[in-house]
Amino acid sequence: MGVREEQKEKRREEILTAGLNLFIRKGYAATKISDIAERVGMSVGLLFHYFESKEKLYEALIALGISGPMSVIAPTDMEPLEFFERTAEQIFHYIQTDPFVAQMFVLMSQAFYNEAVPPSIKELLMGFDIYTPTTLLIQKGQADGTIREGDPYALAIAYWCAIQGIAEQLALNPDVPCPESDWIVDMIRRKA
Amino acid sequence: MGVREEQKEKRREEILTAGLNLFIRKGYAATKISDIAERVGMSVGLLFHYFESKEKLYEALIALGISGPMSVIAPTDMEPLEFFERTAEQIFHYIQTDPFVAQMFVLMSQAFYNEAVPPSIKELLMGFDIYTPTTLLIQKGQADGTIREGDPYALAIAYWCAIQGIAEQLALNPDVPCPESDWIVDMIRRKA
DNA sequence: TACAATGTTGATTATCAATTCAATGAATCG
DNA sequence: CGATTCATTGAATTGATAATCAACATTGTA
Repeated sequence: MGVREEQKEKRREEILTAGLNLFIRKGYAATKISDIAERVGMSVGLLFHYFESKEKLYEALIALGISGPMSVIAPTDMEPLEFFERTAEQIFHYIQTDPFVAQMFVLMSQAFYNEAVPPSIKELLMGFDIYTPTTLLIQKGQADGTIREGDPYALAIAYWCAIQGIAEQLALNPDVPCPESDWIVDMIRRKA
Repeated sequence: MGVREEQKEKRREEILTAGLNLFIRKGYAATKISDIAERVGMSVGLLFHYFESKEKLYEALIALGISGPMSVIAPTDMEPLEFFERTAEQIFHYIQTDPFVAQMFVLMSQAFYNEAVPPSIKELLMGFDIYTPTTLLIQKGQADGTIREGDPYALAIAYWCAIQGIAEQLALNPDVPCPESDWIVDMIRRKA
């Protein structure tokens, strides 16, 4: 790969990083292409040389998120409670380690819930249902006595929403202390 | 109060309700005045007869939020753990009972964290620091043995972010089941 | 009833931001 | 060294939307 292609790739990444950061702080609609261009230090025209539209740039980020950070959520054959412990731990670890990943989490959940993101992005996110598999896992955990009683779906909501809320807070305020993943798990763990 | 003033007040409330609903789904920037007008069933021009600008409309909502729903958060002279139990319970109760209040919670936290909201709104929200008083309360609870060990600030983050994440989920999806407030408190409660 | 005040509309304007484009400069390749 | 291709810019275009406004309708009142 020549110097030129390297440069191009680097530039693309700079745009993505700047875009991610601005999108999560201001939202898709309020983020101006000129904001991103300025942050990267390039002209607006040039940015369109790298991404054909604001929407495509956003799409590229979401695609990155789907293939990368979100894949930690894939349920395995672990014991139910262990899955929740591991997942929370892993997510919190990433969030503290890698600001890009932290921000990516926020972007994904914003994109998921915000009705203003373009339909093409909604499509990408289709089939990103973490609740169905997790609810099943919770039921299993209740059966084997490791997870507390209660509506399994509601327990899943509590778990994921807590993680999401914390991820958002930390991504936007990197200087606040990170809660421990155990605390989260204690919401759903059966007491001895 | 004449029929006319009543009507006017009612109309104002309709606008506020529609605006709140759209703002939390799409964000401030992506919500068009024409969306709100259409939802209420009035012309755009008329909406400007009731609120002089989009920003003022948003301001009115935030002001409502500050004086109303958010006041449940005011710390009292309760025992620390009891405060957290009561508050979570109360918030969850409101969220399930009154969709307007639920949505208001979401609006407030969105406004708080989103950099795209106008500065005039940021000012309104200044001094809305729930973390400092809560962190103090947590320390007190740790001293009297009712709250678990760990960084008090991080515990406060966990508590509030979990509540905020859940509130957001429920406001946007009124049909999902509501977690129990006790589960949240279990994050910070000292185990027996 | 007729006047005054307020409600209501649709068209109009002004602004702002995404996108396009023609022109310029720099790197690469034969 | 040319010549070709890619990087880069700033200005022009276009589309969208907040806000204004003049005209018309309705209500309340003397």
